[in-house]
Amino acid sequence: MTRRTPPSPGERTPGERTLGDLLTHTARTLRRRSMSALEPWGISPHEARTLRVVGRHEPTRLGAVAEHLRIAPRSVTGVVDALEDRGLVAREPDPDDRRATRVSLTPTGRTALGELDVARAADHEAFFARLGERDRATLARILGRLLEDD
Amino acid sequence: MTRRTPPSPGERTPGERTLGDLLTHTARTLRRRSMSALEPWGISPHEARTLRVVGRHEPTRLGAVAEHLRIAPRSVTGVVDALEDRGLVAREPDPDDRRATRVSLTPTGRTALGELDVARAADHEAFFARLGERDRATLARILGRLLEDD
DNA sequence: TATTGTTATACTCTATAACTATA
DNA sequence: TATAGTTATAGAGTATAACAATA
Repeated sequence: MTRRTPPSPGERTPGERTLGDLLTHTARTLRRRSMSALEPWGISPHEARTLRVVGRHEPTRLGAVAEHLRIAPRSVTGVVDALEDRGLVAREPDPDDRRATRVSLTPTGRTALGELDVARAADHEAFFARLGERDRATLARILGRLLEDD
Repeated sequence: MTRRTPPSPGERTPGERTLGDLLTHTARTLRRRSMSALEPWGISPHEARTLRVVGRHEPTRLGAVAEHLRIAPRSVTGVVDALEDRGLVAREPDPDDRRATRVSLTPTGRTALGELDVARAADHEAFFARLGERDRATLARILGRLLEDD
């Protein structure tokens, strides 16, 4: 039987959409916004995210980047390649383990990261503006909860 | 409001992650879960979502499906093709407008949708379980707010 | 002229598996 | 044997632009 339960106070979601749909659509809307916001730099949201992770942990192993981004090692190769092609990050051999590779920001990458952070902050500000401080904090708490034992 | 400090570039949320990162990661986690949950049916989350939209509005024009899913018309063609190939939906000419095409569920599609709804409900229940009724409602409210004038 | 949907094309993000070079 | 990263390959999801048929 199709789900046609009358709107119960706790469960009703606006627009006949499930929590999952809402989450999916919100994330996609954000991604689209970010793509536009990042257009001047010719960089994708995923690449920008990776640049931030590298900047926060440099010099860092590729495997560590994968963990921070929660993506497969294979996927790191691609995005780091893209960033390296643009001269934003550089690979170097890990002195402690010759199997491993470390990545760091280049001077260009550091400059770009600074600019991107400003742009991202502005864009997030615009997107999350309507929420107000309190709802933002609540949203962060709830999402953090959902990711807890990731 | 006394709180006027603007979120500085690089605003951080718990775990060194921005609200945007949290949203992105949560949505991706859910998508991965859904992919696994839907595996027995050989159907993707996107396809399942489309099937639900069709089921809720059938018979409905392809353009309307695009609006409900908030995707480009071009993208509807692909996903409806996939569903039609599996015999879950059927295209038919719109009697009122010969440019338009309508889609409806097939009997097979209707059965599948019922099963999928149960599976989805179970999976969402598992994913959102740790939140509790109140946080779920709050999350729905906040996300709904972010999508408001979409 | 405007709208409906399709074809053609391409980009972003992600995964698994097999391989290499180390450890 | 196990780990770090790569190559090879694949698939999901989305977009723009040009077009044909119809309004």
